[in-house]
Amino acid sequence: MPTSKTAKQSDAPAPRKLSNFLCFAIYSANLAFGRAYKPLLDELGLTYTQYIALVALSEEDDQTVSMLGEKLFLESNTLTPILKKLESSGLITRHRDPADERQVRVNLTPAGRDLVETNPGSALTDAIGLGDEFPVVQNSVARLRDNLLRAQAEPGK
Amino acid sequence: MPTSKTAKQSDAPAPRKLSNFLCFAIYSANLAFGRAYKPLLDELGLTYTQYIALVALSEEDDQTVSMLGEKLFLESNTLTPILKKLESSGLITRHRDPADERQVRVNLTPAGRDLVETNPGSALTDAIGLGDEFPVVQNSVARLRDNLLRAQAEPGK
DNA sequence: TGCGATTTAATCGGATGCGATATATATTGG
DNA sequence: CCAATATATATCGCATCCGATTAAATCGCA
Repeated sequence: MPTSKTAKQSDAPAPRKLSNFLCFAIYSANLAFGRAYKPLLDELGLTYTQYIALVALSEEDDQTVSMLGEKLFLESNTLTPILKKLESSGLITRHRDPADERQVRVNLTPAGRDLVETNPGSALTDAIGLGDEFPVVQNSVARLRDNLLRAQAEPGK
Repeated sequence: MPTSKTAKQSDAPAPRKLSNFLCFAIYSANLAFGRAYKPLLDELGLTYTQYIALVALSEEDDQTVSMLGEKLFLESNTLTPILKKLESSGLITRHRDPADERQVRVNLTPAGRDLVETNPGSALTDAIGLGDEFPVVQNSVARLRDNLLRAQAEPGK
C-alpha cells in the first residue's frame, strides 16, 4: 500500500509496480507456459486447452461435460466447441446419456488415449527450473486459486 | 514419471493427474484471478488486460508499443487493439514519434491516471489467502516464467 | 547516394474464455 | 396429468492471444 504522501507539488502516488502484482506473475507465467507448450503440442495437432481436456479424460473416462468442467474450471460455453473439435479429430466420442438425455458423456478413443500418453509436457520440467520448489509452488498456486474461487462463491462471507 | 509397468493385461499407464501439472495450476489460477477481478473492473469499464496495460503505463509514461509489450509479455498484434480501445475510452493517447515515425508513443491521460490509481485489485489480497507466502509465491512464479521464456529464446542451450 | 535489409505497428484468421441467452430434457407440485 | 420450474448443454457476441503477413519508416553499406 503506497501511503499517499499529501505532497504539495507533483502529488503523484507512488505507482504500484507490475512486478509486485501476484495476479500479473500468474498471468504472465500462463502466457509463458502456453508458448512453451505450443511447439510441443503443434506436433500433435493440439491446442493447450484441448490437451488438458484429454488429460482430464485420461484420469476418468465417461465424464459428462459438467464433470469435465469442474475438473478444468470451465463451462459448456467454452468446453462444447473444444470437445466438438476433439471429436472431429477422432480423439474422443460424445454421446447423449440414455438415462438422462440432457447430459453428454465424453470418452477417449484409443487414438486419443495414445496421444495423451505421449506426455508432451515432460520436456519442460528442466526449462521450468524450480528444482525442489516445484511441488511447493504448485501447491501454493492451487491453494490461492481455490481461495479465490471460494471467495467468489461466497460474496458476503 | 510413471514407470511403464509392462503389465500383461490392462496395460494402461498410470494416468498423470491434472492436479500434478504445474502448468494447470497456473492456468486455472489465472482463470480464477480473471473471475475475481471481473466484477471489480466491470465497475471501471475495464478488462483485465486493459487494466494491466494502464498499470504498466503508470509505472513509466511515454512508452512505445514495443516497450509496453516487453513489460506485459505481449506483442503489437495483441496490444494495438487494446490500446486503441483505451484511446477511444479517453484513458490514453497514442501518437507517432516524430523522431521515428515507426514508433507509437503511448501516454496516460489524467482520467486514465485517476482510474488506475483507484487500485481496484486491493480488495483481493484477503481472498488470495496466502499470508506470508505471498511474496515467496510471487517470486517463484515470476522466476519460472522467466526460465520458460529464456528456454524458448535459447532453443539449443 | 541508392536500395535492399531491418525494424515497428498494424491487420487478419483461428482458438479460447465468458456473460447472456436459447433449447431440450427432467423434475416437481397441484 | 400437466404446467411450471430446474438442469444440462449449446449458441452467440465480445475481448484477448498468437502466428503469419503487410505497410511504412529507418538503417546499413557498397
